Amino acid sequence: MRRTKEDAELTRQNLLAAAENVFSKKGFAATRLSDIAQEAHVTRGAIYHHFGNKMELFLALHKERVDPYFKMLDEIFISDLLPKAKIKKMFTEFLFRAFKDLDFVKRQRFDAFRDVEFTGCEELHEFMQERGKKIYLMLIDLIQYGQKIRDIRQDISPELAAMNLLAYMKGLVSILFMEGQLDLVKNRSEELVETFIKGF
Amino acid sequence: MRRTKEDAELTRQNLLAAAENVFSKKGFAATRLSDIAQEAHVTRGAIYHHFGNKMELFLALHKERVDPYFKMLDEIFISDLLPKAKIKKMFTEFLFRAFKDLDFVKRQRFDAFRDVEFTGCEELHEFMQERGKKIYLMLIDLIQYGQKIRDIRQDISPELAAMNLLAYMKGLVSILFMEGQLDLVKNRSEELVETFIKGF
DNA sequence: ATTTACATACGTTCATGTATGTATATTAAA
DNA sequence: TTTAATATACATACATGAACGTATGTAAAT
Repeated sequence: MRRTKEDAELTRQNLLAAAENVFSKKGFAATRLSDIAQEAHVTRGAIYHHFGNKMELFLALHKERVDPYFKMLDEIFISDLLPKAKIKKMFTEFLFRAFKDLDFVKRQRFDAFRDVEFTGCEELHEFMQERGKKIYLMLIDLIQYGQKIRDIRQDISPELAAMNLLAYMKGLVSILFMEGQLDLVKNRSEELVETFIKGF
Repeated sequence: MRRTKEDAELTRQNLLAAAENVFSKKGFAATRLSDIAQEAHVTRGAIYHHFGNKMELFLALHKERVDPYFKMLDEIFISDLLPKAKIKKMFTEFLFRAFKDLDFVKRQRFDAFRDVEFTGCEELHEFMQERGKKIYLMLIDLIQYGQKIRDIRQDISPELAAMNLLAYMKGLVSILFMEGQLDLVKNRSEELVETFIKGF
C-alpha cells in the first residue's frame, strides 16, 4: 500500500531516527538492518527503498546529523567577536547543542579508552578528515590572530593549542555521557568551557 | 602436532598481537577470527583453544594492554610530587608511553566525531567504567589538595576541572593519530601538556 | 496508466562455535 | 630408564544461523 509523499518522508525520518539509536548503541558493524526496520515499524524493504544499503543509510544519517554542528562553527568563525570569545562561543554552543541534541551525542557515549570502530567507508573517512582539518586550521587562525592583537597569551604554540582544543572538544563529548557523569555537567557548558579556557 | 609449553605461549602472544592489529583496524564486530588466525599463522582452532571465543580474546587483549597504563597512573598518584606536578606527570608519561607503544594507541586512531563501537560486553563496560571513575576521583583529590596548599588556582571547580582533564586525555589520544597530525605532536608530549596545563 | 512505497520471499554468503582428529609433550608406572 | 597413559596444542571438518542484498509482488498515489 503506497503512502503519500509526506508519509514517505515521515518513514524516512523514522528510519533515520531508528538508525541513529541502533548505530549509536551497537556501532556500524554490529547493527542489523532488521533492528532498525523494527524500531521504525517498517521492514527492511523500506530501508533499501530509501537508502539503497546499510552504508548509504549510515552516510545519510551521519551527514544529516553532523552537518548542523559544523555550520554553526562556521558561522561563529565569521562573526565579529574577538578570537578568544569566538573559541569560547564555539565550545559553549557546541556543548549546548550537544546537550539539547542528545541523540547525536549518544553516539559518542563510549567509555574512556574503551573501543573503537572503523566503518571501512573511505568516503566518510575522508569527509570527516577534511572537516577535522578545517576546524584545526580555523582554530590556528583564531589563535594566531588573537595573539597578534594581544587577545590571547603569547607563550603558546598555536598549533599545539589548536590541537589541544580539538582534543578537548572531542574528549569532552565522549566523556560527558558516561553513566552518572552526565548530570554533573549538563547545562553547565559555560562553566565547563570557562574552566578549560583559562589556559589562554 | 603438539608444541611445547613455550611454543604455546608464543602462539598465544602472536594471537594477541594479531588480534590487536585487526581489532584496532576493524573494530570488534567487523573483525573475523579467521583474519586474526591468519595473521598469527595459525588456524581459528588455536584461538578457541587459547581463549575460548571472540569476546574472551578481546577481553584478554584489552586487560593485558591497558593495565600497565593504569598502574603507571597509580604509581604517580602515590608519589610525593606536588599535585600539579603529579597531574602534569601523569599526562606527560601517559602520552610518552602512548607514543612509544603505538600498538595500543592505534586502537584509538579514529577521526574526530567519526564512529564508535560498543562491544556489548558488560564485563568490559563495567571494568572500564570503574577505572574511569577511579581516575576521575584521583584527579579531584589531587586538585582539591592542590587548592588547599595553594599549588593550584582556587577559582575552578575540582569536579569540572577533573572532568576536563579526563576529556582532554581521552580526546588527545583519539586525535593525535589522525593521519598527518601525528608528526606534529610526536615526542612533544611535554610541550603539549604544558600548553594545556597552563589553565591551572 | 504508470510510478511509487513499501512488504514478502528467496538465495547466497559467511562467520561462529563445536565436534572431532592427531601428533606430540608430559607424566606416571614399571 | 623405558614404556605406557594421558593431557595438550592445535588443525580440520561440520552444522547452524544470521544478515545482506535482490527479486518480485502489490496497493495506492500521481
